[in-house]
Amino acid sequence: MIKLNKTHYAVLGMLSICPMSGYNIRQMIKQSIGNFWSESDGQLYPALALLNKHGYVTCKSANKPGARENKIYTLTDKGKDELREWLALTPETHSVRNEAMLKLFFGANTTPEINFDHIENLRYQAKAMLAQLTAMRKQLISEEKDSAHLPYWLMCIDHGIQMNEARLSWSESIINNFKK
Amino acid sequence: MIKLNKTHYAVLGMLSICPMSGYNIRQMIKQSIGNFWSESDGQLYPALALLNKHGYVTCKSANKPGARENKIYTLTDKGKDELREWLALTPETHSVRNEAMLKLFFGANTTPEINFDHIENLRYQAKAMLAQLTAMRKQLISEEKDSAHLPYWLMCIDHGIQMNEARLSWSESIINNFKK
DNA sequence: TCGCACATGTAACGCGTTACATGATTAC
DNA sequence: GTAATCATGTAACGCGTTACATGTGCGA
Repeated sequence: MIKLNKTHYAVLGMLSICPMSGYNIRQMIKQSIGNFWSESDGQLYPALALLNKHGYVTCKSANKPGARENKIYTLTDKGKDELREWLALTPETHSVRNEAMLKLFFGANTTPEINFDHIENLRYQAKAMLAQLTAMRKQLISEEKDSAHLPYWLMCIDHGIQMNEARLSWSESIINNFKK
Repeated sequence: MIKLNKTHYAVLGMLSICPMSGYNIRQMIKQSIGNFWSESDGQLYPALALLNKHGYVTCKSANKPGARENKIYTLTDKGKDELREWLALTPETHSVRNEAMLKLFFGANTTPEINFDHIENLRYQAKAMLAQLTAMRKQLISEEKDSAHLPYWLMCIDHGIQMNEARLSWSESIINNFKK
C-alpha cells in the first residue's frame, strides 16, 4: 500500500465536496481553506496523477470538441475510505513559523519605529482577514444552508475570525501603548 | 555577498542576546520562541558553520582540558549589521498549514464523535500552552526586568497568550454546543 | 491584438525533518 | 552499569515553492 502525504489528503477532501478539475481544486483551496492551508502547483498536479494511478480518483476529460483541456476528477470508494481513515487519526501538529514574531522577539536590536511598523502591518492584515472572513460567513450561511458541510465550514471560519480578532486586539493594545 | 536564509537570521538573533553554543541555541529556540518558531538540528549546525565561515560570528572552543566539546559562538559587528538590516525588512508571510483545521473542514465525511475528539484535543493543547506561557510571563518579568529585550519578549508572549485564549474559547463554545 | 483568466503540467532548487554516528558526563 | 543529558555533526529523503513551458478562449 502506497503512502499518501498531506497534499493527497487535501485533494481527496476537496473532491469529497464535488468532482472538480485540478484548476478548480487549486482555486477552492485558495478561497475556502486558504486561511489555514495551502498547496502549490508543483505539488497539486503530480498528486492528482498519483491518486488517479492508484485508483483513489477517476478522471474524465470533459472537453467539448474544440474546447480547452479540462480533466474532471471524481473520488472513488477507495478514495473515500482512505479519506475517512485519515480523518480519524489525531492531527499532527507541525512546526509553526511566524517571521513577524521572530523579528519582534529580536526587536531590541533595531529602532522602536521599525518594530511599530511591523505591528501596524499585522494589525492591517488582521483587519483585512476579518472583513473577508465575515463576508464569507454570511455568504456561506445563505448559499449552503442545506449542506452537510455547513456546520464544519462555519467552525473553520469562526476559528479564523477568533484568531484574527485576537491578533487585532493584541496589535491595537501595543499600538496604543506605543503612542502614549 | 552570500544569501542568508531564515535559519541564519534566527541564529544571529539568538546570538544577539548572548554568546552561546549550538546546543544552547537549540534549547533557547525551543524554550523561548518555540511558540512561533522552530529549527531542526540538520539546519542549525550547518548554518552556524556557514555564518562562522563568512565572518558573521566567531567561534571559540571553551573546553577545559578533558571536558566535553563546547564551541561558543559570538556575534561580530558584521553579524549585527546583517541582523539589523533583516529586521528592517517587512516580514514575509509564509503559508500556514493547520492539519486539525483541514480535517475539521472535511468533517462531514466522518462521524461527529471523531470531530469532537479533535476539538477536545485542541482545547487541551490551548489550555496547556496558556499555562506554560502565563508561567513564563511571570518568570520573565522578575528575571529580566532590566533587560532591553523585556518589552519585546512580553509582546511575543502576550501574542501567544491571546492566540491560545482565542483557541480555548473557540473550542469550548463548540464543545458546549455539541453537548446540548 | 493584447492581456488576462482558464488549464495542465515539469524541472530545478532549496528547505526541513529524521535518522544516524559519535562520544563525554552526570545522576540514579 | 545504564540511562539521560550534554554536545556536535552528517546523510538521505521528502516536501514545497518558483519558474518555466505550452496552449486556448474571451473581452477590451
